[in-house]
Amino acid sequence: MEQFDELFPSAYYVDSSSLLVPNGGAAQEGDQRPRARRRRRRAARCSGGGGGEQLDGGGDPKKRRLSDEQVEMLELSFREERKLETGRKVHLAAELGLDPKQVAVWFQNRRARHKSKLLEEEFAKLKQAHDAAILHKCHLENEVMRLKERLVVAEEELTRFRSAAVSGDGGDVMGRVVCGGSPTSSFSPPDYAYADNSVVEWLSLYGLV
DNA sequence: TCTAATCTAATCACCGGCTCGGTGATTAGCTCATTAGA
Repeated sequence: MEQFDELFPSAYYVDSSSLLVPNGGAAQEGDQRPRARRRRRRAARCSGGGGGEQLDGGGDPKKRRLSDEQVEMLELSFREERKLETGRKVHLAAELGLDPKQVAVWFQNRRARHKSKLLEEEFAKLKQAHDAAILHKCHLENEVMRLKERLVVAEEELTRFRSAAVSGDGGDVMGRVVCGGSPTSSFSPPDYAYADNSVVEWLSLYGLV
């Protein structure tokens, strides 16, 4: 068996196109299907002038679409129950004038495509949530930057106030502070005349005034 | 336990309507798919 695999390593056949399949599903390791057989089949169909029809039990190479009525009935049945028991399959097939195999295949495809659609919807929802989260993060970062800038301004002002208080010269800080105490008395808090109340809020927030 | 039926996932190939998507059909399954009935 191993020798056979070495001679016909179809299981290890890697086709670059396998990386481009829908949903990216076939790119997984160990999922390189033996496509050589399919290629042989296709080649036989193309070159055989009908010889290919003998493959797969002589199936009709022409595909016929199911009628709207048939599809509607199948859809109804699918909505009722996505799995198909034998009895239901036979009954449906007889009712629709189809081969039971066709009904089974229709259900298989319908399940696969339904799942694929659900996955797409789920992906869209997750992407939307992700985008919203990114936007929110940007807003938060902007807010943090703004707050940091205000903090720097507040700290600069505080430094100026402290140096003015230490010097005790009653000097005008930013031209808006009037020292109420006498030069010889102990320091008393200056009387502030802020244009921007937000600075006071920040100072009080940090217990500085 | 064996076996037939059935499943999923991937893919092919046709067809209608404008280059590609929808859909019916086929194939493999690998420490060899799972499941259900005899």
